[in-house]
Amino acid sequence: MPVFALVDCNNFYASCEKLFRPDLKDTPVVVLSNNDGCVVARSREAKLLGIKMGVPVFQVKAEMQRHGILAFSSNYALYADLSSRVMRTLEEMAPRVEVYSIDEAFLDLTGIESAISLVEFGQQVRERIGNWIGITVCVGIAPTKTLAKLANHAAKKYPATQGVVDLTNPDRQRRLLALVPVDDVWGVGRRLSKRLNALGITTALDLANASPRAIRDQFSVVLERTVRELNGESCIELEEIPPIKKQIVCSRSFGAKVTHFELLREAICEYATRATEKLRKEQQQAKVLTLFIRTSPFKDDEPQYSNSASGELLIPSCDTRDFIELANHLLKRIWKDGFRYAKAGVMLSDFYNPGMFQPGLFDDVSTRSNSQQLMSVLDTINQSGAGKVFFAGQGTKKDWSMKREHLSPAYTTRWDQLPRVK
DNA sequence: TCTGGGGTCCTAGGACCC
DNA sequence: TCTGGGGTCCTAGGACCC
Repeated sequence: MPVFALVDCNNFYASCEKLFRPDLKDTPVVVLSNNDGCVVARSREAKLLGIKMGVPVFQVKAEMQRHGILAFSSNYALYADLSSRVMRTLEEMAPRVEVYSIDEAFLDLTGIESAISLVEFGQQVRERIGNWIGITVCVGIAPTKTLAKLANHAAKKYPATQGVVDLTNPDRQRRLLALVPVDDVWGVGRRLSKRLNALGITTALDLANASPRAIRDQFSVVLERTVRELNGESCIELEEIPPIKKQIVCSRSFGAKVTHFELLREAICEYATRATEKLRKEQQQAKVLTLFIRTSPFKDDEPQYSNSASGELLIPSCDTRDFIELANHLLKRIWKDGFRYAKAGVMLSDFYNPGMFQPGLFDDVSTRSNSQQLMSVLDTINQSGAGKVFFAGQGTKKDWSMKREHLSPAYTTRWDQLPRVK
């Protein structure tokens, strides 16, 4: 029988912010989305005060002031660095690790039970990550990923578990499932839970007891898998090596609404540049770029406009210049005067491994002669920390760039922002 | 004034082919 | 009056995840 563990960092972004601010130990803290728009993470204290996940900040500003809740802009340099430390530690402890998200990993613990009890192993993981990195994690252990998720859920919810729940025992599985609302099950979102509730399926146990065949007919094979997984039949494997990406997106809401073509053009040049950098990091080439621009859907008293356009290169590329050119061309096609634009984005798709593309017999496939060298020099300079090189089209003022008014220092990734001890 | 960003998978339906 | 069947590919939309 396979054994999976799900290790999940508690209140990850908020915990990262507190790590270098011991003075905030018991202070309620929230972390905001890009543009300081929504609450995307809450410390334990902030959760207890009833601040909801995902609320727009302006709706809870008064409440936050009243309770002395501190807000931070999101600081991905910090979170990504601490995340990689957590993941490296896990990789030292378990034979196979799947980094599932910035704050979660699945481990394959099959067979380790002969050497150490699963709960004891979970406690060791907790201790080591707590001691070495200063982040608290919870561990859920079960024969399927879906059950491991639920076990983790329970480990977080019930303090008596001391942060580790072993759900390998079927009786224990059933007892927990009966307590869990169906929408807390991995793979069941708002829409599905509504439809399931209408069928009288309200707990995870109800779903586990449903007929897989009937669920497949009425819903989909995805939910059928969930049913099986809840019954201890492992259908979702551990993915140690992340699959190759099929698309790369770079999109942002603007810090201030954009009304001039030239400013929007700068922004999409910047996004095309970022997206192409990611593409090179994946060692892929892309053929298609999709551009979208839109006004704010929350402003129902303002004229609305939203549009997108796709364009294709003759041959796949990872040269920033090709995609800036294409994005500019597409923007001219969909730009309309007289709107207050709130967001734009660039998406790359139709990927090829370098050298794998078969051009048509009569295609003009002449390429830029210095492409590879130029891009690699660009990437090297920009990643060295020594300075930045960029394309003129990205602009220098960046009036559209996002708002980050409560940003903490990049404590662990920049020499000039190291924490100081007085 | 102020409402995130980046992904994946599945399904239904239409276009097209023989 | 009567108008097939089977297959593939693509796209848009819907659902989910963090």
